[in-house]
Amino acid sequence: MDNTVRTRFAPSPTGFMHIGNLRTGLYAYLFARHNGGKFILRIEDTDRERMVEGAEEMVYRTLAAAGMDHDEGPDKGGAYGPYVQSERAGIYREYAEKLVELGGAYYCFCSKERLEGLHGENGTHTYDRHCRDLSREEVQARLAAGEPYVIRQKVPDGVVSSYTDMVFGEISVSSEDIEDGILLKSDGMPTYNFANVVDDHLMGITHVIRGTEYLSSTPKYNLIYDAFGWERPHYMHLPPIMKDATRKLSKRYGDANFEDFVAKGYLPQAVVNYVALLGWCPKNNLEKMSMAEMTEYFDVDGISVSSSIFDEAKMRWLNGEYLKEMSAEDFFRVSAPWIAKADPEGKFDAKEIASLMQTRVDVLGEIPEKIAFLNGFGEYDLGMYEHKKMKVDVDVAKRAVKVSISALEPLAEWDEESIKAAIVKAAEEEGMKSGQVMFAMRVALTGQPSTPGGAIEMAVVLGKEESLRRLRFSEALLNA
RNA sequence: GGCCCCAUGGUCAAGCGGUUAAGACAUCGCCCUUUCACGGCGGUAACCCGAGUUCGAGUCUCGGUGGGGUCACCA
Repeated sequence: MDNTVRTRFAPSPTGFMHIGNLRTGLYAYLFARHNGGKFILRIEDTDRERMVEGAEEMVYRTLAAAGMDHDEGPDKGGAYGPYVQSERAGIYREYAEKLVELGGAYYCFCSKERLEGLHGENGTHTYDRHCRDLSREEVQARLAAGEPYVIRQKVPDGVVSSYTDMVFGEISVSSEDIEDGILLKSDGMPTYNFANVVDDHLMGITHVIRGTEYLSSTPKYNLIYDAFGWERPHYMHLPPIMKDATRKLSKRYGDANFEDFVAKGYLPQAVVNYVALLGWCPKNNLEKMSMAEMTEYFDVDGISVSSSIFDEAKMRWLNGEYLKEMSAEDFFRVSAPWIAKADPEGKFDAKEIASLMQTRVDVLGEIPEKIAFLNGFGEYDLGMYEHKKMKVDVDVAKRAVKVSISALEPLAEWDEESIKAAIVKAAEEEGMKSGQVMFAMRVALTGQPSTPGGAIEMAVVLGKEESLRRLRFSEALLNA
C-alpha cells in the first residue's frame, strides 16, 4: 500500500445539500487535491427511515456544479466498492462478528423496553452492560433460538483514549465516559459508529474530515480500530457554521441549501468560494479564489477552531464580484433567463439590458425587479421631477420632455451616439443644460425615481416607438 | 447534569510574547456622475472577565462567565 492521501465525503441521502455539509466536502476535496490524493464519495444510507427520494442524485448534481469531482463513488466505481452502505450490509456483519471473536464486541439481547427503563440522572440513559458477560454457551443458545439481538462495542475498562486532531490538537476521553454503544442494529444494519470505522479502514481513507459533532466520539471509534488491530487514520474536525450566535445552521431552516442559493441567482462557484472562507483563511489572505487557487493554498494551519456565522451579505458581495468580472457574453448567457422573467416576449433588447445589469446586481435574482418598469408604465407621481441639484422641477420638465420629443422624432438611427447627440444639441438650442433634459427625460421614460441606467440607455432599451409613446404620455401627464 | 470543544470590531478574519491590533463584508461621509449603480478616497468600530507567569500578554497557565457539541437500534 502506498501512502497516497485518500479523503472521503460521506453524506446521507436525507435531503438537500446543506451548506455546512458542502463545506465539509469541500475541505476534504481540497485537502486531497492539494496533496495529490484521491477524493472518494460514499453514500451513508444505513438509516432507511430517513431516506429521501432523489437525494442521492442531488449529491451528484451538487458535486458537479460545485466543481468537486470525485475519483471513486457509486456512480464512478472504484476498487473499494460498493460505495453505498446499504449494499455493504454483509461486510459489516462479517466484521462485527469478527470483532466479537477478537473481544472488542458482544451480543446483546436486551429489549427496547428494558433499555428505556434505564434512566440516567438527566433523562439520558447509559447502557448498563447487562449482556456484556453472558457465557458463550448462553449466547449460542439464544442465537440459535432466533432471539433478536444487537452487537455492542466492548469498551475496555480504565483506559484513556487519546488522539491528536489536525486542527484541535490533543483530545482525550476516559473509557468511563464511553458507552458500550450499538454497532450492529437488530435489523442487521450497522450504526454510523461502526460503519464509518469499517468503511474508512476498508476504503483506505487516510484522513477523516468531518464536523466537530464527532470530535469527542472519535476516541470511541479509535478503540474499535485498536481492537481490530487496524491503523488509525488522521482526523480533521471542522467547527460548525452558525445561523447566529447560538443557533447552528440547520437543514430545518431550509434556507441554507446550496441549490436554493443557486435558484436565487448565485453562481455555484461564488457559493463554494464563500463557504471555503467560513473557517479557513489562506496564508496570503486572499478572499476571491478559483478552485485551483483554493487547492493550491489550502492548508490545515489556516483552519480555525471556533465556529463562524454565515453572512449572506458577504456572499452577495462575492457573487457580485464574480458577476462583474465575467465577459459581456458570459454575463448575457447567465442573465438571459432572469431577463426573460421580466420580458417573456422578448420585446426589448436583452443584450442591452444585460450590459446595464452587470454592474448593478450582486445576485441574478435581482434582475426582474430592476427591470420591471419595462412592462409596467402608467401614471406616476410628478414629484419625481423635483430635483434641486439637477435644477429640475415640473416646469422645467415640461420643456425638457417637449424638447426631447422633437429631438428624437426625426431620428433615423436609434443608438446611444445618435440619441445623445440629438439631445445635447436640442438642449443647447433651448438654452437648457443637457443634464436637465436628460434627468427629466429619464423620469418621463420610466416613471421611476431611479433606474438602471440614464436617459439615453433607457431610450435605447425601450426602442424608438416605445420611447416616444412614453414621452408623449408623460407630456400629457405633466400638462394635465 | 457528566464529558469534549470554543471566545479579536455588527459579520468573516490576520495575529502564534514586544504591532499605531492587518484586510474584507456591512455601515457612514466625500468625489465621480443625466437618476441608480460601478469606480476612487476617507471615517466609526474589537482582543469576554479575574488572577498568575514574564522586563513585557490579544498571544502562555489556571479559574470564572458565556456559547457550541455530545451522552439514540440518527448520522
